[in-house]
Amino acid sequence: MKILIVEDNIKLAENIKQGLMQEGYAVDVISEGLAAERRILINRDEYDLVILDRMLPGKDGVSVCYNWRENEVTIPILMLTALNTTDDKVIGLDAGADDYLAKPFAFKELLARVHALLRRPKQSFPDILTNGDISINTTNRIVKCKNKPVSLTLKEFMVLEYLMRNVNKVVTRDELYSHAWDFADSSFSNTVDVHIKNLRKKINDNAKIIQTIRGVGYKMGL
Amino acid sequence: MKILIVEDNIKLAENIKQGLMQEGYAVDVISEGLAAERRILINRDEYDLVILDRMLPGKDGVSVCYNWRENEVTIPILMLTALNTTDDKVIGLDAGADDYLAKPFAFKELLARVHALLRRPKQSFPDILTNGDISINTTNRIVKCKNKPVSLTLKEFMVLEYLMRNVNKVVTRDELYSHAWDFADSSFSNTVDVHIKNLRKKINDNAKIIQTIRGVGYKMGL
DNA sequence: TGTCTACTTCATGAAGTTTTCACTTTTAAT
DNA sequence: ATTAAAAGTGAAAACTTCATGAAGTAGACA
Repeated sequence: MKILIVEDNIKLAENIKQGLMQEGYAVDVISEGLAAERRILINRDEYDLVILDRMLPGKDGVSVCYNWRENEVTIPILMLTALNTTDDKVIGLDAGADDYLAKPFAFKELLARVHALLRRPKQSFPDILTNGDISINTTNRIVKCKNKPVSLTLKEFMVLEYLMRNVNKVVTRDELYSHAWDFADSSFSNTVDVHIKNLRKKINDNAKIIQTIRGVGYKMGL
Repeated sequence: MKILIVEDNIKLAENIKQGLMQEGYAVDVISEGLAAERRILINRDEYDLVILDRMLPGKDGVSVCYNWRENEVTIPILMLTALNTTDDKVIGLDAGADDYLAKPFAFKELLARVHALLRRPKQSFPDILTNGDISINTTNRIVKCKNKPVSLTLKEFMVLEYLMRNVNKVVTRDELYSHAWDFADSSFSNTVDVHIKNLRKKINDNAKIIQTIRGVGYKMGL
């Protein structure tokens, strides 16, 4: 397990590095935002985790993080910051960080969070799911079809999202139903069918990206 | 996306539920630890995320969480608590929670963390069974024969799947019937035979990969 | 209060699937 | 070789499933 620390406070960086090395991790430190950005973009598989300070000379942590995620870098990111307001945390997490830790922190807590992040399956979901002509942003719920925005209702979005998270997998009506609706019983209702119909219309599904698997359910795929 | 809130403070639970529902999530609330534990163990795929209070009547959140992880429940867990000491967070994360949020918190932050956790991929194990020239993918239901896709109906697929899961084992008609048909009685019907016939035709079974075991049933094998 | 929107239900027809049935062929035992 | 039981076949009939338009309902919001 190899961890990259991006932190301009050299003393802090060294402390963290020492602690993590004692735990058996390999650790590199980079103190400059742009340099870190480039390093990860060039060599995407070198590190298993990035600990990223929010305040950095040159390019700040949030932009760096955002840029990585834009470029489909999926390495787990733990963001560090001196700021501890809620808005601030939200900005960090929305930029694509997987976790957030406010300074000052106990090393023990950093370690617990590092463990938790490394325990996750690699590759966090990109915020933006794409399939064929269609892309959906699960954060701001913008759906585009051939780069044109399409406005979907809530249920339509949920149905589409579930399909897109299960591309090429056949998904049953019950599955769709139980994921998008509350404690309920889908039997004797064709509401999923109706939403599928409306979805197909809204996304102009001539290419049949949403396929019907007769007797089973639906499948999304090229 | 469906979320389970396990929280005994009904008012708080309802508030969170409302907020999350406005964001388009389907939300259920359970206020008792043991009940939640059972629900998830019984139905592992229903929810995409659990928001778990640490303090619960009956069985506390940490034990519940620990027990789920012991039983290979992989759903992302966001733990809530009134305690905000570092040790406390560590206990939560080490019990297998993926994230930790101290009360009181801003809804916005909860939401950001929920987004971050849901961005993680589900592990799906594509299940491909192969025998001779034939392979079936039970995830996307694609069947190939000599690498050419073959389209099967529901019953045909279920019969073939059962045979392929029991390669080289003799399978009775009754077994096939009860696997592919609900509550039914196979006697006096040759519908299994007919499906076998159609299957053989569709997969071009010159090599006799589906053998008839006279007086008993069928067997699949090279 | 009415109006709007999202969602659900219902009725329908068309397309597809499954079952049945009468018949033929194969098999194994005598 | 004969025979009876078992298995295979093709086609028609019975049944399911799905897409769809339209009507109905519920809740938000002014």
